[in-house]
Amino acid sequence: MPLQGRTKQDVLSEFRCAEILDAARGIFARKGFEAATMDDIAAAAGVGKGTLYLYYRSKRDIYLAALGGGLREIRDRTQAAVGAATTIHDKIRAFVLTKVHYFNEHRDFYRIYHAEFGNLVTHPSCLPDELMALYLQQVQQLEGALAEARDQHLVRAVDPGKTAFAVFEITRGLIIRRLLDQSTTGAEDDGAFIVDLIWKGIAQR
Amino acid sequence: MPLQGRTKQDVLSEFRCAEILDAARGIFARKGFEAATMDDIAAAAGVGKGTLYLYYRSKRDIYLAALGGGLREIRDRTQAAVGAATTIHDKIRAFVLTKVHYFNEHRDFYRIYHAEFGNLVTHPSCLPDELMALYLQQVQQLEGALAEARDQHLVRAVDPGKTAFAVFEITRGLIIRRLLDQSTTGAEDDGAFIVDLIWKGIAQR
DNA sequence: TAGTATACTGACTGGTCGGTCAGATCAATC
DNA sequence: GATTGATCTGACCGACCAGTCAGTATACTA
Repeated sequence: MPLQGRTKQDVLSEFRCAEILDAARGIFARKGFEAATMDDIAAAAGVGKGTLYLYYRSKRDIYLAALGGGLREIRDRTQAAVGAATTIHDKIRAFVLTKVHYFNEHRDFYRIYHAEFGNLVTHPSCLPDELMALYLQQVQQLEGALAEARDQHLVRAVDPGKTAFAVFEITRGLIIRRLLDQSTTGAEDDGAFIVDLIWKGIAQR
Repeated sequence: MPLQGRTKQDVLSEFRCAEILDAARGIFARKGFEAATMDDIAAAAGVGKGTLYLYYRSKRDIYLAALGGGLREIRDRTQAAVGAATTIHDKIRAFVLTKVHYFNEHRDFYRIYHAEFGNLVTHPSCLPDELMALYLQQVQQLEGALAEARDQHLVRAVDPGKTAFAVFEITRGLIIRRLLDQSTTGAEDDGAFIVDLIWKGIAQR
């Protein structure tokens, strides 16, 4: 019984948590944090409002869990993809495409992610350090790769921090543009455009 | 008396409106739309809460007025600066620098602007058409200039819409980065970095 | 000075929503 | 079928806040 933890409780608990988070992501994505109500989330999850408080301490708790889960996943995917690529050109490509694809598959999450980090400037300090770190880690790996490439004269002598951030932001921007225009072109094309523009922008010669 | 309108009332009204908008910008910038209260704004403006409703119909009305005023100003400045520049390189430069400077001077406005248009994806339809148009006009002028330059083979055959949006987003990103890091470098340097990166990215050859 | 119009105020209202908790329901065990 | 404990529920509470309006203050006129 204690072989792999208390199955009954744990399995149920995990299932409910996932169910609640999934419902919450949909509601937060559609309405934003403030306008989303606990009644909405409870209804979407198909449970009573009180049940939410058996699994999460507050509305904010649910929100942070929904945000953190996706952040961890995209951080891991990006690290894996960038790590697997060998040349700096392919690393940039991997960075951009991983994001474009992930957000294409998880639009609900993207809306939350975007609303939150879009508002970093407005409300700087209200996120836990762990989530801020996850956010910043996304750019840092690319920054490291760019610094290395610059030192080896594989690219021009650009500021790696600014350049990594620029790639990050163009990617973000084109994802938004697609969501606004309901995408004239495919995700692949947008990715290729960014890689091409940046590569020409930083290449030697 | 009716020579240039009812002076007494109009002058007072205009003064109060400006006073309220100014206070509102500060509050909205610090707290965001939802968390800002009418009591906050009234206190900051040094008037009673009821007075706010003599000049604006609702909280949202104040917010839209604060947003629209700044948007019109930055649209006009950008159009003037880009229009005055002759070469495409200088147009890009004018576009970027106008924004970086304007936002550097009007940080309160930037926070509101950014929170609002950052959230476009999340809440697409809740802005009046006029403000959406103002927002989009910013990019369109640059887009037109880029299309022309491409047709004259002054730059590579890039998609002008995507490229204009990319410039727009990198600019946005670096402004945010400066606000987060409390700016390692000056506004001029950031502007120069963007122009350089993009120019190399789209130049012929 | 009385009368009137204009500008302003802040206590109050109605509605909303996060969070609580007394009790219902279900499952397992004897 | 009775007992117990774990799970779930939704009516309720208190805090909060946009918007209102009866009343005050100020300025202007006769």
